[in-house]
Amino acid sequence: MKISALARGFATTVAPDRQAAVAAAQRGPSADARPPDTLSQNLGHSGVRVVSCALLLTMEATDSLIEQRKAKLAAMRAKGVNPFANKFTPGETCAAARHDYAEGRRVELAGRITAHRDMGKSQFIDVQDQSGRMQVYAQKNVLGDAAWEIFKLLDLGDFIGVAGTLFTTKTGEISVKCESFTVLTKALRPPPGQYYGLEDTEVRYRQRYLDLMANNPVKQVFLARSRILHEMRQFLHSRGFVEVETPMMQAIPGGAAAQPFVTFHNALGCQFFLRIALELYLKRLLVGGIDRVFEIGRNFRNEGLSRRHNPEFTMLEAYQAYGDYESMMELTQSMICHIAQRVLGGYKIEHKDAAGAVTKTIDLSPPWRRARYKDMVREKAGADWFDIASAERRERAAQLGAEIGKEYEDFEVTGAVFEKLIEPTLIQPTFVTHLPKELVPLAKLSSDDPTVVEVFECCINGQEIAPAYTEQNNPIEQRERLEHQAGGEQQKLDEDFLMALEHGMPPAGGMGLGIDRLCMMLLGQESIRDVILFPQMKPK
RNA sequence: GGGUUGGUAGCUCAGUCGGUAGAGCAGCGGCCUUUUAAGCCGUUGGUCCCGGGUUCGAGUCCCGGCCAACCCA
Repeated sequence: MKISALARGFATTVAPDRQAAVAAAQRGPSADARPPDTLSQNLGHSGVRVVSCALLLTMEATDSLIEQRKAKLAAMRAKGVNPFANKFTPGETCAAARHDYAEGRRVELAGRITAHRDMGKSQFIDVQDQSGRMQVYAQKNVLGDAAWEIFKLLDLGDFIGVAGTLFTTKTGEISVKCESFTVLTKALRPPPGQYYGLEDTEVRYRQRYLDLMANNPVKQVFLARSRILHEMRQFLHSRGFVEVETPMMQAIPGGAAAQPFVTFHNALGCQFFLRIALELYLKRLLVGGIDRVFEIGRNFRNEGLSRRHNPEFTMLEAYQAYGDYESMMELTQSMICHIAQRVLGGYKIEHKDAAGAVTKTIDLSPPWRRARYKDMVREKAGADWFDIASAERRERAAQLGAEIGKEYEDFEVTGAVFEKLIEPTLIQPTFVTHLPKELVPLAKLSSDDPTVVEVFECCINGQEIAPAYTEQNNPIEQRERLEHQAGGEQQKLDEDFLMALEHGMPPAGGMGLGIDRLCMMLLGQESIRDVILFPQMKPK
């Protein structure tokens, strides 16, 4: 089987018991079995051709690192090895092999070579797969001369498959004694250095694969992000929520106040906007009878970039018929606690600086603090804050250090004070409730105070992570609020959404959660770019 | 949009007063069959981000630009 596999250029296993196969390949495969463009080009039909390839290697190797690797690639082909094998199926992962250690147990592993220590007639290499690393010990007298020559053509960054037996070295490291190996991928470029890793932020973000390769903590962050999303879905499914997908291209971008991206559909001949929120389509589904519904998806906002803002970011929005903002508070707290417990194994999260010193500790132990918006503002800006004249309020806000725009209305002045002076201090989870109605045009008024709405903003880590409210389902009031918000720009009014409400939407609680910010909080990352695999960068 | 800092070998970084471009690791050659940031000997490798300017001479000084990080708006 091995011979025919070799001849077709499939997985090329090199081992002492298969030296005959290698030799056969060096002599050249039969004409009908030759691959169209690979082996046959480099395979000599005599030993002379092979020797000349080896000479090429030594003579031209100094050209550049890439040229050196290409020369090794050619040398492999000359020896009958396909440096890009089509298939190799590892029997287990490196971590599993380590976990189920038994002296002498045979294993088959595959991964990237991340380190090597050359001892002359033996070599230690580190092979890394997603699960972790395994040291492989290769010896010339075990592999045989032909395979050994090929083994020496391997570089850092190459992928190989390894078969051998587990043992423990003198220094106590679990390792694989290599009996045979398969070249899976020849890397033509050198990987970033192992010891220092990859530090250049620009390269890390633009070529994230190098970051993942060189910086294991970075990889762990993104693996954890995946688990966070998984647990979130599990939790919501367990509560009977249905996951849906709604349009990203929308004729009228609604559900939030933000600048949209514009795009154009050629066949329809009209302009579309990338969505800025999920809200209005999910509410249409409440009208349609999907009582518990959620979507996890990308939103796009045409705004500046910063440590906390990426133009595309991921939101969860969940809507629950017959719920209100109180039920969403319970849902939010339970869900985040569930995620923390399952992904992090506890409620306490330490954020550290570059030197490893703990900068803050977030404690998610329930129940979370609840506080009314106005009370928090009074506490910070004076008990009489809401009783004084507008001019005085502006003056006081400026004194406190809040930035006040000239056109700001009263509620916006208060909002600036909250955002600038209060929100950043809310490191521990806090539900801020009863916001002024002007701030949230899609929520229902509070039954005991008509100037506020039934709303909370869940703040953790000094950032608003999840707003939620008792959804407005009165189509007449909703129209008034949206018209006021649109400020006379008729084309911004989503008439189809209003018509849906006129068909009757059940009373419901709704919640939105910024997934990227949640990940920052849970994973101790201070920049949104460190929880987004490919953050937006200006094209070079 | 403004400010600060940075961009030098594949990676991490030095580079003095303006005077032939440096180190460690990686690579290449040699020795080495239980090493692990292996070791020892030798050695290759540069659009100093880009474009102008000053100067006999610019990685270094000046002007403009690009990209990034951080802070501010």
